Amino acid sequence: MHDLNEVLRQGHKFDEELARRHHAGLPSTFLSRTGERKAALAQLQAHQAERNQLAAAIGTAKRQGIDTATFEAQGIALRQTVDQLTERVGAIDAELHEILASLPNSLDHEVPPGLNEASNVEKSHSGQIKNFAFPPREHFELGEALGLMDFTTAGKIAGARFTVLRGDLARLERALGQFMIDLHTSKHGYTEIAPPLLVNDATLFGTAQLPKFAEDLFKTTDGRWLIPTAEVPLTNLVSGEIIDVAKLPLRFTALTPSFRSEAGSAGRDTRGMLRQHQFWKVELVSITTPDASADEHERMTICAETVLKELDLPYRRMLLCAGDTGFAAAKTYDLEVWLPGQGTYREISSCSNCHAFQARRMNARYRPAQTGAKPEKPAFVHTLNGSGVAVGRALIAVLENYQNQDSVGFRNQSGH
RNA sequence: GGAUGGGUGGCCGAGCGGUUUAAGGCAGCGGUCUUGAAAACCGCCGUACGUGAAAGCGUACCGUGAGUUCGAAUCUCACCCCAUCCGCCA
Repeated sequence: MHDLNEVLRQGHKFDEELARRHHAGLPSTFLSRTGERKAALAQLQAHQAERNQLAAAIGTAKRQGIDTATFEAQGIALRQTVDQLTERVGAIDAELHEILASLPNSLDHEVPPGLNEASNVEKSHSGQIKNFAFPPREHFELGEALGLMDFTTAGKIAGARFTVLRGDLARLERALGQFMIDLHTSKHGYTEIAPPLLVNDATLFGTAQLPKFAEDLFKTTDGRWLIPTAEVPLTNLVSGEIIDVAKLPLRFTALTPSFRSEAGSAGRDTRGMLRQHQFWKVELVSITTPDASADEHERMTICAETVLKELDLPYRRMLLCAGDTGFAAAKTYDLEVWLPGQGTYREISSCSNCHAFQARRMNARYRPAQTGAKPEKPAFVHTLNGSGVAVGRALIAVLENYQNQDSVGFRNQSGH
């Protein structure tokens, strides 16, 4: 969410910013409506001041036993005016808030132009792509051949886009998740969190899944929502807070399931467990000051990359272009892992710096270090999130990259 | 799900229709005193918006939202959350 005063201050520059995202820009009435609001608010406050004075005068008069009937008649008239103005200001506020809440974040100046993923820029790559002496198979072929990955039974008990894993494959998925979260807590300084997997409207508004992306989510019968990523509860841990600057950065991680309706992706990746309604993911979230967030973004991406390096999986780091960068993000790196079965790179992690965009929606602030006589004003934190990494996709990558002619052989330090 | 009691500034806590501009305390900041510190004393000490060069002035906010009233932290209703007990439950 953008700050109204900042939007007004930037004027045309703000529309140019939105244009980088191929967004139409602010509605033509926006400026005039803010003007109306300002005028109505000034009037409202003047009348409220009058009302407060009148009420105080009536109180004094009553104590002195003076008749207050004419004062009270004035008060009734005043109340009608105040009510009308309150309604008018409230209506304009709601309108402006709705517009502001629907605008995507401004992009970092480093984000390259482009409409879609074709314009993303490779920043680095790592690991050796194996030459197989046989045509490498896709993960679902391997999994089904092993008898440990079962889409038929999953379809029977849940439907499409679910998987039943059995035996060693169920265990391997669990081991991968545990390995990742242990790495981030013991080596990378993240605090493990076990968050709620169901959250309320305000929480999803805070990280900007609501109001625009409700169709991507599952809603419960009591009005809550299943989290589409642990980014949602982890980032909202600091919603409404004013954090002492000495406590920053805060680094949180969690191993949780993620639930996505995949409403817009009918027909895409329908085979296998690449795109599921439910998948495990290790999430990384950092809360920092504005001056530290760019470095934190690099650090976080390296933390995610370390997972792939430890698993010895080939991957590349992509800087997303303007058209591919998500609604809340100012700048995003995707990590794409090599899948020999598909013969292509696929996203396995996405690390974003959201600047103050989510912080403003959540009202999450920090108190800067005091320099003068008075305490500094609270300022919005910067929030960052990244997958470290998607466990289901890591399982796929391990299967495909470690396959042999007639089996799968994989072993890492954790002994699996 | 039922019953009862609660939600007030960074924290504790008073206030239950009009001198509340939210008492008092703790913590924090500035100062006096001191070689320095502590103690004591004095002052400052929430957030947002509007206005102003600034000091300041104004408005809103006492869990959230509606309502009653000339006037609401205070009264009414609904909801949310917390505590305790009962019921149910992994």
